[in-house]
Amino acid sequence: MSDPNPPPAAAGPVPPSRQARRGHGRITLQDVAEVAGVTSITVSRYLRDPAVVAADTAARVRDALAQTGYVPNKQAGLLASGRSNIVAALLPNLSNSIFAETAQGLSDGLQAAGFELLIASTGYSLEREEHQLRALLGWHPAALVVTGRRHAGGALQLLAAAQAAAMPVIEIWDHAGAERGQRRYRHTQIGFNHHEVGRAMAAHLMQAGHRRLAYVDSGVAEDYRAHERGLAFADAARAGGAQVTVLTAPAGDAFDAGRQVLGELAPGGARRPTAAAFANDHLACGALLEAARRGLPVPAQLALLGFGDFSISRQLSPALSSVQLPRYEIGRETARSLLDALRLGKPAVSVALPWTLAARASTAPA
Amino acid sequence: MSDPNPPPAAAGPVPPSRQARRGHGRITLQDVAEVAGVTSITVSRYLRDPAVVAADTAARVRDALAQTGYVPNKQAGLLASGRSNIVAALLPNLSNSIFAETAQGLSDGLQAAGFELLIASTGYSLEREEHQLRALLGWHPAALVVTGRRHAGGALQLLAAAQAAAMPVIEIWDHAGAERGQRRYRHTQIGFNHHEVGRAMAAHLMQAGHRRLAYVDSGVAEDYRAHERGLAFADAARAGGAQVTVLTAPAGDAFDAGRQVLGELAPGGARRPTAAAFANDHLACGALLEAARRGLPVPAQLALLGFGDFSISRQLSPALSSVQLPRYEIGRETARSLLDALRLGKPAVSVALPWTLAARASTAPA
DNA sequence: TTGTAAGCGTTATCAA
DNA sequence: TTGATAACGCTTACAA
Repeated sequence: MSDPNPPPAAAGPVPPSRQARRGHGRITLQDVAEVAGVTSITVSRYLRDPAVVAADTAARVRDALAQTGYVPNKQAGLLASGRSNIVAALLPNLSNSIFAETAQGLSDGLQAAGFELLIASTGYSLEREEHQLRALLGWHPAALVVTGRRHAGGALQLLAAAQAAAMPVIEIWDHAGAERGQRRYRHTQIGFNHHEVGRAMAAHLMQAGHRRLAYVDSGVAEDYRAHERGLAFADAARAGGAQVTVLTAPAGDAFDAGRQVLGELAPGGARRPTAAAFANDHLACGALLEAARRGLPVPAQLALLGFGDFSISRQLSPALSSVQLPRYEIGRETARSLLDALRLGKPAVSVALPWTLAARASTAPA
Repeated sequence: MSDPNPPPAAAGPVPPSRQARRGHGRITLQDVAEVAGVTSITVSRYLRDPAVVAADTAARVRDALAQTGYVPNKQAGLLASGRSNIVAALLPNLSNSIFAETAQGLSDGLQAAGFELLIASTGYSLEREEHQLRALLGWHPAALVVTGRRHAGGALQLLAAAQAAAMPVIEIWDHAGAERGQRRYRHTQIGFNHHEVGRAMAAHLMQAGHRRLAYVDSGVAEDYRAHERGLAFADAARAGGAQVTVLTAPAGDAFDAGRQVLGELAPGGARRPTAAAFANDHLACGALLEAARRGLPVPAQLALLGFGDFSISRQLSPALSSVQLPRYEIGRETARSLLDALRLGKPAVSVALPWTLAARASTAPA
């Protein structure tokens, strides 16, 4: 099966009359118009809605378009119309399937409506977020999507200004109540409450009978959502009469980090935790695999609970209990909300999306 | 896509004199200039290179910039300059860490040089690739990066036209020799040769003493690179006197697919393969886990070899042998090559990047 | 149904 | 060192 599609005679873009232009000799509306024997505005109209030009004109324009291989210049179009069909999104990263799925949801929803998605990643750094935000704003997007509710000072200003200029701004992957003081703006949030999740994780382990718990926090210092879950986990555990230790995973490969952390969880002694919750599934899987290697029975000696429900998690044995997140739905719902705001003028409203704790063998009660 | 309700134009942070403009009341160079008491071109110059304006002018402009919160309009800038600092890239997907790392490499290399990266994903579909390519070209990028050397007819035309217009085009993740016939354009390729990898995979298993081999191909019909590796694997195996079976993994979750496939590899019988190579590590891991579940000893009864060396692979036991790929380097090298082409005018040249077969326990000889 | 004129916000070019 | 003016390629507004 070699190249099934031999390129048809690409009769090199037809370069019409105009020669010495400042531009790069690309085919413009003007060029197409000359070929079709009309003016550029007619071609422009045909492109927007073929029905508004006369049938025979339309035919000529269609031919000219095909003949020239015209590609509209978005810079010019957006500049002239003053409105942009760009939605800019800032995510911590894309290599992680978590945010990649959210990006996919956004893309699916927006593309169908003719909007373009411009994505930048921050690597969890607030500083980079501010920098990227500034760069994205240069495209003059119609709306803004940022991750989480914590931003650098400069970013906050930019967001506030955007908001003030009637640009919809949505914070995703979080859904928190109002915070006291400091805030001079209030954005729409589409996500879930990390405190709730942290509490639910603790409750799940306590229901399975555990009274000595550990939370293994993310090694990414800026992942405040993981820290929040940890705080809520610890609070709920203590409120329920359990002991809690909070550890921080080392940086680097998350599986390796999880393995290392197991060393701190596993050593004998009466005060050793009997159950551990993790900031993400990779850490938990690392610990699970290391426990298997050491012959430490899970969940009998140590119950393990992840977060994120990555695809590997239910494949291991024992299968890892984890929190299933509306990864894709966050993106999809955000797109929906944005489209309502941009086209119908409905102000975007905050939405708490559902998550579930999938109880599997790694936390099964004795 | 009609837009009956354009977003209401609200006043930006510091709305200077000019009122009834067609635009959206955003701060422009003009506005900054008025505040600074100069003309817009001076501000523009300051932005390009602060050293070319007088020191006291520079100070006034700097203040005005800060005071107004000016954000340059990229549409206008790119349109006026005629040159774009955009590199457009088309990748099969981003949720897969494979291509996400390549994207990261591209981004790292380009951003440092002041270029913007515009990414679109094709979902392995040539049709979507063509569509996305058309959309990306609308931004009039300075260069184009596409994945692989197979493209739909229309896409080939677009690429040829781009090339003809002196736009650098690089095909990544592949590095094949010239193909017979049909091709009237030749793009730069930065990647590795999938035939070589396929042959090496077969050689590795044969060196470990196996004579009945299987290749488990990707369930993604459009992943021709996986198919190519399979063909080369089979050829090399037969040339080496081994038997080969080629299976195709079912669609859906790759771990599950790998588990399912094991059912076809495992049943007893004298002609059962003793070693299997997979189109990717997720499939191989699924098979590895399923073998463990069934008590089928790996590699004693069945050796398993993956492709891609995903982070989970070396964590399992036995650790999965796999092919380590220059994921990040492909992006980085492509960026380097593009920068040379765009700034120094050096034509981009094809590069075969090194890969290695990491031999681990899952293919250890008896 | 089609065309003319003006303008979007920036940069290139040339002049002062 | 700074400014005036004309592009860049398209769309809006209005006229025919």
